[in-house]
Amino acid sequence: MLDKRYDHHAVEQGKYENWKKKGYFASGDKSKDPFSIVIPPPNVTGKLHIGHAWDTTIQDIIARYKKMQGFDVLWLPGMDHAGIATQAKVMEKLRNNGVDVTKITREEFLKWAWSWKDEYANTIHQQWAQMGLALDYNKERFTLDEGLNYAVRTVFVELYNKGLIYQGERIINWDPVQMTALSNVEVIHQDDPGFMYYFKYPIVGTNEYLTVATTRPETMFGDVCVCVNPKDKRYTKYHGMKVINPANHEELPIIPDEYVDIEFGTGAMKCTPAHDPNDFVIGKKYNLEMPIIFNKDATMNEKCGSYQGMDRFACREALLNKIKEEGNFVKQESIIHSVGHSERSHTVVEPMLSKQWFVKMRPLADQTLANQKKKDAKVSFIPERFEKVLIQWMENAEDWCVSRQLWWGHRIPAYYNKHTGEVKVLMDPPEDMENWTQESDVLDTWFSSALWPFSTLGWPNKTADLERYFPTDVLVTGYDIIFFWVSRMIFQSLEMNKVRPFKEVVIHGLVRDELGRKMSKTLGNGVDPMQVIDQYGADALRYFLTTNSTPGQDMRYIDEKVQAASNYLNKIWNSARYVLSILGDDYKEAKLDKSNLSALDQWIINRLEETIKNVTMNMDKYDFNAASNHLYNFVYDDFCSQYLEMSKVALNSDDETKKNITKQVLLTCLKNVILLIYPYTPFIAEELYCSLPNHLDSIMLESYPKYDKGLVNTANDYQVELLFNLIKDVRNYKIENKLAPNANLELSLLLKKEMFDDFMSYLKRFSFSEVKLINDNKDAKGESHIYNEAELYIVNEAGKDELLAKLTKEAENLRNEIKRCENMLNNPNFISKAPAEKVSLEREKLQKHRENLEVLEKKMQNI
RNA sequence: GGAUGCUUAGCUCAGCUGGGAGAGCAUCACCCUUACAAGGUGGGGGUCGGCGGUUCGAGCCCGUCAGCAUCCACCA
Repeated sequence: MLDKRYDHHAVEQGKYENWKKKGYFASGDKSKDPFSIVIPPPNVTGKLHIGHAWDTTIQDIIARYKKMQGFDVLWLPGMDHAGIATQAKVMEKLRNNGVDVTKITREEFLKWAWSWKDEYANTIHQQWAQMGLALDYNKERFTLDEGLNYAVRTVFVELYNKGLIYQGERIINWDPVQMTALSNVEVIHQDDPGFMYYFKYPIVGTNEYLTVATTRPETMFGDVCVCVNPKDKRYTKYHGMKVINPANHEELPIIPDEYVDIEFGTGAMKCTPAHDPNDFVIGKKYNLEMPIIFNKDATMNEKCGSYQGMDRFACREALLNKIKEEGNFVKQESIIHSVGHSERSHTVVEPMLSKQWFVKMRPLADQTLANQKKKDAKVSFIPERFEKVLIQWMENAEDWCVSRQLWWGHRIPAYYNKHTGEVKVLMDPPEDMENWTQESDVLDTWFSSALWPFSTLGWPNKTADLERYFPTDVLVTGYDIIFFWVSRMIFQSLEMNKVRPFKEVVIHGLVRDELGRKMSKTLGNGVDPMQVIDQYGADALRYFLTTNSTPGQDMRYIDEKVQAASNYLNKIWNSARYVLSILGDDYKEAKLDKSNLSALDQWIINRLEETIKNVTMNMDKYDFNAASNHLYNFVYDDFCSQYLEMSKVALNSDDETKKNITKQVLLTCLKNVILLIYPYTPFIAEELYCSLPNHLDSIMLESYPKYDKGLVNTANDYQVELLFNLIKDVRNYKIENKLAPNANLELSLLLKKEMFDDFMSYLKRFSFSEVKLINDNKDAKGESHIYNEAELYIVNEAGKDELLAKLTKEAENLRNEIKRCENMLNNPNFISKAPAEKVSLEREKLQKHRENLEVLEKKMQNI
């Protein structure tokens, strides 16, 4: 016997371990069609957050659903080494432990990093278990494991040999805290307050000067010229002359170039080729020097004279004062401008000329764009609109800086000859390694993540898994990661495998806090999924996460909604408790025979089948909100509120056959509800399932319900619906008249059509009243309720006036309805243009309304 | 500057190829009715952001304006 209140702690206890132990999560049944998903590998930097919970629950629902539909499901787990993020965390931990991190070697660091990884992988495993994720741990991978390293080297070498990877000196984004290069997508542009400074650049040999503006005065040490637009008449006379850089008093040529916007600022632009991407272009064009003026930590270097060693921002202040002293300061304006920050360290990123490794994007992006035009080969986005994000990015993709000055990552397989400086890119170190040194940089984490859908399956070896499960079927991830990951997986797979990495991408949004703010560490408004699980259960959390938003839309975490989910599960729990108590211990399940069903039984079966159809349809569209809503409505309205209550009449009768059929129907409904809710809430579903008669070892071995048209017959549904309406109106009457719910009333009923056998007994039971059947409404007393198939009269203790008022109101309503119908039907356009069925539907309505009004009016006259 | 999403009940959100607006929470009334009081039965509450258009008919399609949010690109 189940407990009265569903206890999620008890229910969730031990089930995951059991599933895992029995091997239910394992893939590999060759008799079935394969279906594969790779998990977006979480970073081993910390605990999983609520966004992970959302993302993985969606995948788990898909995996469990497909498994039940008879697929051999591979859901491949794994984690990401998360280069910069992890290295930062490990370094921080080392510093906190008093280790001098400037003294440790690469090897020592890596030892620490691996033990960090082990610790956090363990935490993540526990969290996955708490969430109930049906992951195939036999196939688990890590982005830094040996096999993946082999895949990474293979790709790097191949792209290099194809000319799609090159080493070059270009402006990159430099993170002076992590002391590494970053790719464009790792830079977050924020609107920050700042100043635009205007300085005099005195013109050599004159008393005149150019006014030049900058937001970063410290970069003036890297100025190599001042540019003006050749068409700018103000400055034509200065072409070919020189100015004095007020920072270091060096002479700079004035160079006319079209790039300069005459309208912007003063029309004179300082040019710092090593520290600005646009200036770099100009520097190349005119073959200018490109002095770098920062050290790796963004302190000023030896090119900055007395400012050497000073922090960039301190230098800015000091230099400003100096220039002011010297009289070359013009003014400063407060501005809000976009400043690049490192995604990880949040420090201001410095554009800097640097020798790095790049992936040449144009050919790869074009290939992707071309592939998206092929209907059967493209990656389909769900919702579709997110494809635009990919397309737009691919159209504008710039070369991808993939080298990172870190230790934690895949080391770039490039070797430099100690003597000649020759560069070789190789799968394995050269045989005469003593003459070579390996590139010390590692690859961007996303380089290895980009290979995840196939590297995890053994690529580049032609493994059985690769053969069977690749391309994968669906990828589930947030829209915030389309550039970082989705796009790169697509172009890498197209380049290396000539096929898409996955057929579909299901995109979801972000979980926000109750106020709609993004969750962040600084705000401290994050929600720990494990805490929610402890309070409400994993099932409630899972249900909440996957049923409260439209695909692709953000959602807010709202505690009450998790509670509501838990209440829903309790509802199902109690309906199961009831059904099981009815069935008794020795119940033998029998097959449902449509010909035996009462009108009521048939009605709920109709509703059930309809529900199965709708749920399945929406599950297939990955619209879990819509799918769950259909089930929810069935559970609450049809099953619990109606059928389950009604079943009590049949079960109290002496008719054993009738009782047995009712039991069968109850069990059928309950079992299907459990099976349909199962992908969302596997724990409670398993618990309830295992309490059913004739259950298998686990719900994980069951099949998903299939819509069976043969079970449907709606011919008599109107009878059941009439019954519900009658009961509802009687209840309503009692409430309006301040009567107790079980008050006994005098009811007279006139039936215009035949009703099913027990119709009257149901009506009596649920109206708690005697019901007199009448053949004629002539002598009927009391308040009337007119239906298409019946008339109900309730004797009213209230005065005639009140009754009359009520009836008048009712008649008024009917007249309005009639008017509405008439208006439509009198509209020749409606008659001629609307579909015929709509027209006849309106005609029928009108007819019925008129009849009902007639009855009502007669009734009013009689009062 | 470009792009996308959102605007529907007090709050948070659904709403299918256009055919009489729904849920949860909140609120009000009545009820511990033998599955469930974290419940039940009923009720109240919406000119679907504004304006215009298409249509017999618009929350839904088109145009336009406004507000909010996000992404991309950016000017020294």
